[in-house]
Amino acid sequence: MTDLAQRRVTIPGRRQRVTISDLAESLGLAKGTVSRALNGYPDISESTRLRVKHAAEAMGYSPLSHAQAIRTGVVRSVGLVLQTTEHDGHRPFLASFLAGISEAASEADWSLTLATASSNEDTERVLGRLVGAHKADGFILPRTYMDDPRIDFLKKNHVPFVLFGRTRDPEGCAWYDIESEVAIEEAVCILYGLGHRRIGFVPGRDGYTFSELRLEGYRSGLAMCGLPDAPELIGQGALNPEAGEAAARELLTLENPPTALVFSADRAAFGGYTAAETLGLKIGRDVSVVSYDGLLEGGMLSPALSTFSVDMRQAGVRLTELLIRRIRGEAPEDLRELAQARFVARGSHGQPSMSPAELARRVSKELKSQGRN
Amino acid sequence: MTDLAQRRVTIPGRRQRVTISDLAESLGLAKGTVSRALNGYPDISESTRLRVKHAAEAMGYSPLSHAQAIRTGVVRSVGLVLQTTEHDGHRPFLASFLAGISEAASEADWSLTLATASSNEDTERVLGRLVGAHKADGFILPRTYMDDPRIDFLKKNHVPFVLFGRTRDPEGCAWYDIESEVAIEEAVCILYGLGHRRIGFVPGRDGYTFSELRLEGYRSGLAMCGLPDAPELIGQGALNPEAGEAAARELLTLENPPTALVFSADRAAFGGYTAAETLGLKIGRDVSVVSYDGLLEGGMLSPALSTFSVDMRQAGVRLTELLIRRIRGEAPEDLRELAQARFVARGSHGQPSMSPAELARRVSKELKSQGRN
DNA sequence: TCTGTTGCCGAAACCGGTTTCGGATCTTCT
DNA sequence: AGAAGATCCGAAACCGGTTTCGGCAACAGA
Repeated sequence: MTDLAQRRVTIPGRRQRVTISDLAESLGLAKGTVSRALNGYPDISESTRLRVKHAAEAMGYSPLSHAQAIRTGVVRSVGLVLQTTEHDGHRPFLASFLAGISEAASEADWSLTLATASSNEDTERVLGRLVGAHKADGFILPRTYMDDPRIDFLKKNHVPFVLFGRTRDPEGCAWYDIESEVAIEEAVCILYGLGHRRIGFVPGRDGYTFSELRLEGYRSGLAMCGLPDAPELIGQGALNPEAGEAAARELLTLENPPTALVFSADRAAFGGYTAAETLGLKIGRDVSVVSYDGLLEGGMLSPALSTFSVDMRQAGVRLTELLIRRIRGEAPEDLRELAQARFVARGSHGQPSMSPAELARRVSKELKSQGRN
Repeated sequence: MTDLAQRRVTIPGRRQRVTISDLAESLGLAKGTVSRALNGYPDISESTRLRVKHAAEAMGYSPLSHAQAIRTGVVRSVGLVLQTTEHDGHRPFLASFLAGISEAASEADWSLTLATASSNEDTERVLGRLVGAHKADGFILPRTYMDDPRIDFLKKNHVPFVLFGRTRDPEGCAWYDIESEVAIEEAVCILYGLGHRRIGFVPGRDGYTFSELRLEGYRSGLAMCGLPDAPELIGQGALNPEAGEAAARELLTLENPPTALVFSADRAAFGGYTAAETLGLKIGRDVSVVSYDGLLEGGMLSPALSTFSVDMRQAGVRLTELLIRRIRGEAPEDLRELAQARFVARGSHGQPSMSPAELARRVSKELKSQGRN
């Protein structure tokens, strides 16, 4: 007995489910005929089609999707592998994302097969398992990298997929993405419009496509406003509060510090609040902050975080629709869609209350007084 | 052509997947023999079993789970229907819950089929759809009610399930639950130990089993400490910040107000912070707060919320293990498990700084001064 | 009237597995 | 040596659907 033997399960109540043969028999038709009637084949007369349809409803018949799948090769399920590591920012809006996917899937009478993984390697393993057993007909790939091994794997195995994000080589890829670079650009312009002239930026983590795009957005924002490109104003990558705090502190203790900070991610911005506090600065007054993600928790901070909000439910819906179309054979080039984030102005940004020089003096005084204690 | 016709999908690349027949042919065996070898039947010699196993690995064979399901009746998938309504508190720890389920499912080579619904009625509809197409072999039912229609439905259809929670009639039910009533009881005792003598309680919403249990926990906590049962100290049910604020405000503006509040849910406690602020009270000093859920966001508040933390990953793992055993035929009575929440002492509770009478004076003075403005 | 079409359905193969049944070999015992 | 078991595997049925193929009947056209 190998371990496989133990995997087998006994059939429980074996309750009597209405099969297509039952239905056919009670109608006096061949089961093939019933199948074609239910699936809308043109060689079935309208009258029998209706007769079958009504009988099916009356008898409560619904086909087993896996029985259909054995012949059609389609299990009517979209796959999603989530990475649940700490620095993973999509946890907060996970519920609405899943709701969007599930909603769109239900609409087409599909379902969602979900799995989680703890690392990039694990993700590939899990993906391999799901593909191997054909648990899903295609996959939504969240948080894509510029060079993404998942894409290579799925391409090689001819498994349909759609990216939530973009990637370096668009060949064969369908996607839906939020143009966060546009949002970051807008953030810079908003701050410029309020009078800020030194605007710092805390990027995301290397590798993620969105990180590079947001950095581009920052640069193009500066260019649009006629501000010089000052490399020292670009902090270290951060996607969580700890890293965000470190990055913000580094920027705010520069000799010529920024009076406003733009964060790539809300969770990093949360750390920015801590950094400001420890430097004796009040966000929204002494230093402006604009961020990206639109997390609800940002509203609980004081002042509430100004941020670009993303409609994750809608993202889930669109991704699912695109994926199903992709599975049905449409070309990936025709399945690409971009959307915009929406600015939620709350209390963390405003006009600069001091010049960079004054800010620097404030900070160094505060640091000195802390040093004495 | 009915709408059903459009649902059919074309088979794409039709890539050549290794079937059990391929494997059998290349081994010179009958496919039935190969199947029995892989599934550990005792009538296969050890030598052929190994030969088959190695060949399967070499050729990269993995059975289609839906092809197996057609004969065995088991699709190797656990089902979960989440309700994503606003007042739904489990959104924040959803990721770890799902990770737990997925992890335990993978361990047994099962997968997770997830769906969402927007209301109780919708939940039943979605559940019906999944059961109808046999998308899962059994279900995890989160957030159970004392009288839960989902339970009736699944029982009637002989579909295995396991509760995350408890219910009025335990007949035929397997479950895993956190004894939150014990936690609430402990919360009362902790506050009593610090010197509080009037301790208010904000329950959850009617219907949920956990709400009633936590209320019981509150009462038994009072009894254990020898405190009288004062009905006016029990606020209105609240599971979100808005309702929590209203409930807390009502309690704190009593003639003889509590100096400490116990909340059934963190999200309600968040509203308690707002209520305290608007009444000019500082949580942790003027009024103590202890809550339940262990949300990470509570740590971002100032002072950080003292709360009972629940290991949702572990809950997911145990629920899945219990469900799979249930599906394999074990009796529900043998599949019941309770666990405890863990107290996370942070900054929102402490010794009372004033008597209820002084507190009442403070509050009424604050209200008057607000009235004048 | 005879021949094509066309419309409609039955019969059977098929999908990729699992499970039952029976039979051939190989031991073991008398 | 012959009979009785035990061991191991092949053949075929089966699960619940889908799809192909062919034939019958009705109808149209010549």
